Amino acid sequence: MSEESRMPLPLDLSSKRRLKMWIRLLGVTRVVESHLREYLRVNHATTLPRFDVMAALYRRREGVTMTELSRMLLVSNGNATTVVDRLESDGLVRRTPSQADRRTVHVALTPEGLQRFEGLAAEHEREVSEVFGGLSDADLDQLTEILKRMGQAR
Amino acid sequence: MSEESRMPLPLDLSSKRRLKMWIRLLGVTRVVESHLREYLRVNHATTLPRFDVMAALYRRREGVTMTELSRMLLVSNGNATTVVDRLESDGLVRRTPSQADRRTVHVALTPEGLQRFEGLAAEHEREVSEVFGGLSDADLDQLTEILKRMGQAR
DNA sequence: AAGAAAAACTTTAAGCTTGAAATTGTTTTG
DNA sequence: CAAAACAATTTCAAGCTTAAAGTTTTTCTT
Repeated sequence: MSEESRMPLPLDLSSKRRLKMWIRLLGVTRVVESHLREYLRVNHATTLPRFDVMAALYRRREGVTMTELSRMLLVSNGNATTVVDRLESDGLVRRTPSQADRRTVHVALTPEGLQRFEGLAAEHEREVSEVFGGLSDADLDQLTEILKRMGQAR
Repeated sequence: MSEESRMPLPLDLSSKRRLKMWIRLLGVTRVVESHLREYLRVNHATTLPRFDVMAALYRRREGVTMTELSRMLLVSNGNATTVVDRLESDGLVRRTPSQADRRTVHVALTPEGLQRFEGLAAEHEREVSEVFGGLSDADLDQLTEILKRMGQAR
């Protein structure tokens, strides 16, 4: 709510603790991410960005515009373009020009893309679950709760 | 301890919960990371990889080898090479061939690099602290605890 | 000590990523 | 309605990232 304080906050003990937490968070995320990349590369000859695009298109089966896609994935629009280019040339994704607005393009999985993703997704879920196998249900609850709060705070 | 179960685990409810948690975790990390990238770019005309390298060299003031550096940062050795190349050509970092082992190179901050980093680090800490300002001390404790556990589990 | 294996680092090719500029199309506004 | 503003997408240049191949040096093995 408050729109105050663009002033630099003073550095204190808690700022040090937050920094350490962030470094730890980043470390864990990177390790897991690179494990998943490796997994996709070795076992499925694909990459995380490709997987992410396919997952977004799977969630929105009817198709999305390029702008929607790049917002869903938190990547630049130029980036979305190149990943979709490659998936398209592999026949996993299809671009359809919109009739209503000739600036926009709809992107959707092809039947082949859909089938491919369904296999991939199951394996991916298994792998993620294994990576985080050490976490109890209570951990999961706490973590989810805190992450939600972080997400809101921006 | 247990070296069992290379068998694919069955998918169950908790695997779905772990997956959701991971997606959330990745989302939060990406948002924060891109915020920090933007911050470094706009206010300090630098990038996160450069910052990371300088931070690692600041922690090990006496200098490190290229291999140590790439392990500290969880990046490939080739990647370390190119980032160090650029920092070196900007005069922020110096390579010194080792006398003991002519294969290895020691990398360290130059006096200019050190000075530059000290300014950067303070601002960076402030920024991180602000981003996570919404977290209570209790949140921080819980999160740190869980992240530690994740880090051990690998 | 000679040859094989290992280690440290760089180079290379391919793909990812970004912000900014360019292109094409739509909407607003004077 | 013409011009300006805005919007969706692609292109571009630069930098990041990786795995794999290549170079040079050291260590191990016999």
